[in-house]
Amino acid sequence: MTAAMEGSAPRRTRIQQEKRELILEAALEVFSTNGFRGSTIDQIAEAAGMSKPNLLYYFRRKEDIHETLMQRLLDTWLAPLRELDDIGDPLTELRSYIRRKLEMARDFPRESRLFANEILQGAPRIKPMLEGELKTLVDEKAAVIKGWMRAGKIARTDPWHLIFSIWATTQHYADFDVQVRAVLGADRGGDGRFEDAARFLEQLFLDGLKPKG
Amino acid sequence: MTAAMEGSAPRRTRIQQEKRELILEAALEVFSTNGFRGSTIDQIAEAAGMSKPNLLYYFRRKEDIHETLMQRLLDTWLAPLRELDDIGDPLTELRSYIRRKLEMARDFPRESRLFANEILQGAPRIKPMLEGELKTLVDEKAAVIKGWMRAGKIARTDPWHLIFSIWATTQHYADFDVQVRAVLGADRGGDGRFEDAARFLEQLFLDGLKPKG
DNA sequence: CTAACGTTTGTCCAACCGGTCAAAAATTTG
DNA sequence: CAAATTTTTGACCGGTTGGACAAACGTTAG
Repeated sequence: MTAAMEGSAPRRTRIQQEKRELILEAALEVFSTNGFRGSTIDQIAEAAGMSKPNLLYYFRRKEDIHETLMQRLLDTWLAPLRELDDIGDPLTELRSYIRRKLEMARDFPRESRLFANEILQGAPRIKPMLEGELKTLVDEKAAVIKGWMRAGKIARTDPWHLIFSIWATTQHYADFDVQVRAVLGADRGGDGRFEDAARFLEQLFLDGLKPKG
Repeated sequence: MTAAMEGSAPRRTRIQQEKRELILEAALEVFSTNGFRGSTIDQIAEAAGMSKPNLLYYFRRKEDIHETLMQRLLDTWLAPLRELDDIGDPLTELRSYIRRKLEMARDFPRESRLFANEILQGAPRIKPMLEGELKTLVDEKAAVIKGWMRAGKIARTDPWHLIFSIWATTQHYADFDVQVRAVLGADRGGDGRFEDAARFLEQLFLDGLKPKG
């Protein structure tokens, strides 16, 4: 392996790129179900179809895999919030944000669980990013929402807690999937549960629970 | 130690009861922050102020501690839902359920995280209970809520997903506490965040986001 | 007092785990 | 082809972890 220049991405062969992808995919599976400390390099190596020393040739330390995974994750994970924009109708904008977040919980549950695992244990590896990048982004979007409130387009509430509640309700369907399935039972716990959730959440966020009248 | 009779609770000395409590308290602290596999018996023993072999005298296996903790947890954890009753005014009843759940997230965050950890990893040790006891309880309360809807006391929605959304939004403040604090920042992330959350959730669940008009 | 029982500890072990290393195998390059 | 380079593997290592065990210590009842 040729030495990489400081600060630039290391040059990699075709095989290195492919194998690294293979490892990251396997690691996502393993980390998201067992947590960082609960996962072993052997498990990841086996899931990736290679030997442990071979894996360690591509990632020198277990932490490096986790770190790489985390960095990639965060971009895609925050994309829906980044898209929340001031251009459209506020209620429509919020509704589609909720829908996108719910789709991510449906399509990328492992990513959601990986993230949840990290936060649950105190976010030891990404706390700086939460206080920096994430806070900045949320503050920015909270300002947008506040504008909507001042313009009378949506009801006045706390924009930060509004964002929290959207995160919580949507990610719940990925992170607590086992519980959701168990409670809904065999008949209602199937593929339709996400559409039911979408309908429910839309109604909740728009109208709340008070009866019409 | 005298042998316990089959099926009945083992007879225990005063010291055994006290030490077992001490261990469970320490284990709750350790398990909830490191997860099951991420926690060592040594850590728990040290937190409980005793040696590892001594701890193993009271609980023969690490799993036994976790299991005992889990069993106790579930009773207190589901208590608020059990209290949800048909007697009062529906909206008031739901509002106080949300408030109670939020208070539990504030006062028992470790219990919440322990539970979240277990579910996140596929609930390997409590799945039967989810499909049995928990499902029964939720189905029962969903029926109560459905009654309220039929009577026109609250808006018609899916009672199961309503319960999920209450769980998600309230437990979020315990499970994702680090993130909540990070995003709110030093000034708003203090003790007042639970009151802000309570106000926000009340408004969300009652009125939703549509502006009054 | 003393025998029986309950509690605590030091020592030890086998399994596991993250990571190293040198050498073999495969691939690329000239 | 042959040399250089990259990839793969088996063997190994030191540290940790869950748990066993017997001996020491403390307590209590007769």
